[in-house]
Amino acid sequence: MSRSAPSSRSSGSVTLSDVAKLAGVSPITVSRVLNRPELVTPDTMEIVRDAIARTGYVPNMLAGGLASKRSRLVAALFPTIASSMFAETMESLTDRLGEAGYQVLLGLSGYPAAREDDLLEAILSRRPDGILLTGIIHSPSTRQKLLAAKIPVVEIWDYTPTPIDMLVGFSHERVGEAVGDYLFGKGYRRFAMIGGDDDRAMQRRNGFLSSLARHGIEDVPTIAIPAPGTLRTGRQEMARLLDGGRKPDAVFCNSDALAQGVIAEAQSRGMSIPGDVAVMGFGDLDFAAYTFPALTTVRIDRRGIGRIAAEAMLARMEGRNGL
Amino acid sequence: MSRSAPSSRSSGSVTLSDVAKLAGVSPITVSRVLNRPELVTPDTMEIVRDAIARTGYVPNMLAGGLASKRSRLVAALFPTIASSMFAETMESLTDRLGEAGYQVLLGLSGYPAAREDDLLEAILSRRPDGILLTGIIHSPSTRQKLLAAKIPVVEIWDYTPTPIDMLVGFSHERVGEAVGDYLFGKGYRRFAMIGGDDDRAMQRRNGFLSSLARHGIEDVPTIAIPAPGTLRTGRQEMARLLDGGRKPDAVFCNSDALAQGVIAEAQSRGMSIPGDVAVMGFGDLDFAAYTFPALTTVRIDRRGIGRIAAEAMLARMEGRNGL
DNA sequence: GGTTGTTGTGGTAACGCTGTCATCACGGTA
DNA sequence: TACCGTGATGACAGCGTTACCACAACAACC
Repeated sequence: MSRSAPSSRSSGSVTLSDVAKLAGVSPITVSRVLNRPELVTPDTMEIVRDAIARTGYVPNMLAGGLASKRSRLVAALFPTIASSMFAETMESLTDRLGEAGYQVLLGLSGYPAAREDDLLEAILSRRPDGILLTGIIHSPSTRQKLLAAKIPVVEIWDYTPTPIDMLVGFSHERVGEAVGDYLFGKGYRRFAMIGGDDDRAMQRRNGFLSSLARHGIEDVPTIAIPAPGTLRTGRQEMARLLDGGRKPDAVFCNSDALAQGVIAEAQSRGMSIPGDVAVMGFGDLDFAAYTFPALTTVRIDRRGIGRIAAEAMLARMEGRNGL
Repeated sequence: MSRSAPSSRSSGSVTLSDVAKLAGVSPITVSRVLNRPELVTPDTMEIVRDAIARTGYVPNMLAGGLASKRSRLVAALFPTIASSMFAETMESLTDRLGEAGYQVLLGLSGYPAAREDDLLEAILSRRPDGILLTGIIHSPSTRQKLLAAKIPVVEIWDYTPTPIDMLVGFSHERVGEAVGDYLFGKGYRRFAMIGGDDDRAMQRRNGFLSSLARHGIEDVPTIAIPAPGTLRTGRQEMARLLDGGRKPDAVFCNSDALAQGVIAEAQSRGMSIPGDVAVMGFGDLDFAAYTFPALTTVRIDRRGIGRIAAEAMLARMEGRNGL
């Protein structure tokens, strides 16, 4: 029963050649059955398929990627996925790319993106066919590595006129302005803001404040807390605000989790929402409208961003024109 | 300036040999500087490090993995990461494995795990050094593929006396029983349950019902909705329950999102929580205690599961004994 | 001074696959 | 009959790295 002794380095698992031998064809034909079936006659295909099934062959994409220079891997860097903001974007990205035969490697860069550079180095060594980054602020070394890698890059969740390559996002400053205009238009006059301290949160703050300044409102307490904001910190900061003698009639929170905390604190003090104080959230809970009281929030198409980013990247990877 | 023409297949990017040539050493020495620095003299190391920096060399783990049979990749399969339950487990897993030099490939199998088998096939072709699966229910074909792959497998978020390999989780049936006992002990007698229809949710339901049955309570309306449950569906189902003439004094929800929906519906009808109706959640919001009114819930150490799973897998992958 | 480690380095041959080009069989055309 | 084009298959080499073993230099021992 013993076969010719395999090399000492062989893994012992079934290879393309084993399948080829069993099917009575050359290895390259087996490869074509798997990757370019249109080049093979139906008869050959059936024989090979049968041999694959009988051997339990599992392709080795490390070898395939090395030979073809296509890893069919896409890397996605997010600060965190514990917030449903990024988690849903990641999900729709993974779904869409999965349909096209790509898999997604998750990199968590943290807040602030301290590890982004090291992480990128590790990720590039896997030779991904594309990279997705959250945000537009990257270190010079990160930018340089990305350019040197010569692969499609999609930046998401922010806006800049000068992306590295492709961009799917929106302007956080404009969101802040829109919220300021909206709340002012509703008749509110005593504002406060509670938000994270990351780049995008600060941009929303800037937009919010400049909108209010245009309407003649200058004295707006703003609280910056370390990202990511949670219900707990929202509640704490609202307590501090109220204990400090501030009586805002509208609070803009930089995430819906913070907003829920603010509401909880206000309610526990017997304040009515939005009668005594209006609370505005930002984008991370799709069920804001179903809470009681309903939470006004800025709706972001989180899955849409992932889907569009995936399409843009696929277009580029498959030689079409991209975004 | 022109160098000797590279082969038409070469990618043109910097390789280990290029670095070796520049440093005046053999390729294998460069490899050792990167992977086994303890085998190289400080002098050689410095020369090589310098050459690496000057060339901008990025290792190719496809080639390295092929040669060494170690991909330094771990795959993790979750039904979804849009719930903070699995997202946090995924985060702590990624963090811990990242420290040890491994990266994590995310696979989303969906509810129910329809795609698990195909996904696994695609994932195994990347030759991961380990696999993490959510839950203990897998198709025979999945089990067989996992065993054939001969790599460490960790199943999480559930309990069975017969795991495929290693297991980090807890019994959902026992959770259900504990909730039943707890609520009965608090004096509640008219129960209802709203939960997802996935395996684990059903186990919690069974435990809950059998506990109540032991206490002589039989007529418990239970509503199963497609996973994952959301605040919206929780609110809808609570409305149906109340409109149907049921007046439960305690509702066990199979997720905290559902629980929040139930609370919202009750409050919008002027009911007090927990005066008119007590609401019990399950494990996905770590800030349940900070909502108003505070939500009673079953606390699960989501990050702990990821961390322990990572440790167990590392132990096995690095030749230690595992769990 | 010969033998025995020990330490650092290198040569060679894989790892399992695919790009490239060659070959072969076949039918249609001149 | 000779020629050509087309479609299916195969031979060969190479992708960039690491395992394995060999070897040289040097120190330590009796």
